[in-house]
Amino acid sequence: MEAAVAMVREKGFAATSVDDLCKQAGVTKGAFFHHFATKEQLGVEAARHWDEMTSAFFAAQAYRQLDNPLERVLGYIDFRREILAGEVSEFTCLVGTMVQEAYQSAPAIRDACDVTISRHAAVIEQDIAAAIEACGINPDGWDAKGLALHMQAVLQGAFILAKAKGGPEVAVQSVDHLKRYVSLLFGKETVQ
Amino acid sequence: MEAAVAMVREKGFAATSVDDLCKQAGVTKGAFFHHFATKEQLGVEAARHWDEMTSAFFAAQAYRQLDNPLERVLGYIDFRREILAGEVSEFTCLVGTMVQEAYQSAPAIRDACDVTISRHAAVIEQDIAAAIEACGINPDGWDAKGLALHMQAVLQGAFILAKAKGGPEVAVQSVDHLKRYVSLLFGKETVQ
DNA sequence: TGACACATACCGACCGGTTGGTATGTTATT
DNA sequence: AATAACATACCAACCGGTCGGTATGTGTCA
Repeated sequence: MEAAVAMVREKGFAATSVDDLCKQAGVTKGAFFHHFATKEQLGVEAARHWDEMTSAFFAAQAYRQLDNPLERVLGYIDFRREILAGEVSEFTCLVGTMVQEAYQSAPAIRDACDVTISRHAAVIEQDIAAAIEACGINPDGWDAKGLALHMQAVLQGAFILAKAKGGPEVAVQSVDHLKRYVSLLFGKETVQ
Repeated sequence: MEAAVAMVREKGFAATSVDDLCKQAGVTKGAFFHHFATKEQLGVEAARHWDEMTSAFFAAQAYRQLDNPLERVLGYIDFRREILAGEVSEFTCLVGTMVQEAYQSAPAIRDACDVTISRHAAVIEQDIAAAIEACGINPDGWDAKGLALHMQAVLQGAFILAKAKGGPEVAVQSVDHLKRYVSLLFGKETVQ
């Protein structure tokens, strides 16, 4: 499972062969097809594994303990900015990569990726909704769910630009813009 | 070339086989390898072709004729929102799709995708820079180039979410957020 | 004008290797 | 003994890429 996540993040789903994957994971092909009916099934379960991994990862971070919901939202953005470091394949998103290739040819994978993204966004949506209430603002033309998904869009897009430019710098810049936007929405004057 | 663009947007680069591509384009494999040294070379030239196509496409739009630079920027966002319709593979970006798969395994393709994105962003950067001057604002912690790239990130990310959710609605929402952000940056109170 | 040399465009059979997947074991656990 | 967990060997289809050959110019010189 971990080998699958690593290889797909590096080369994409189609370019990840079952043979290579087995070699990387130190198992045989027989063992692979004992646990996964098809390669597509692996993709589905990799997305689910990624969901569990990342859910636990983000839930364990310090910003989640903040009392102020807006600070949890901004803390999330800060944290996502912090982890934009090292090799591109180490900070980019598995499901964002997979869904690009599989959205039409493998509906099961697409669904699994959608679930992963939506579940992740739902956590932030809760904080945004609480922040809207706590700050007493009146969203005009947007809501908590839409903003949470927009935040995911910015991150996914930042990953693509980071891949195109070969480093995290451009992604960091984009996440800064995202933080500035959310701060403006909630009426905070100073951003940095 | 057009067949390549269509197939890669639908299935991704790795899943697009030379045989299928030739069948779709109505040419023989011999003809293909007469014009392209390798499949990777096709990817590079597809990115260049996409660059030329989209450059001409956006340059020909009405919003480009507006005198006010800020209105050109917002007009660009409006237009990008307008074209988010129909099948997902019809409004998503070729180079955003390709670079996800090729950024590590095919540096030549990555470079070509980077050039395409950067050239596209550079046009908007000009308008943003002019808008900063015209509006007399003083950017704090950001500049025209970074904002232009951020706008591309939002669009690319919106495409990923559209792929995950199987339709343009979520992308439209994200582009709305982008317009709201740019409007806020330039001190416009009313967004819609 | 016609013969020759050469270049470009193209064809499709073919190649070695790889692909996802299967069939048939063998071993460990309950 | 039964079942799950693996391993090994193998398959047909497909992969990117090559190859010898052909058709169609195009420029050159007697």
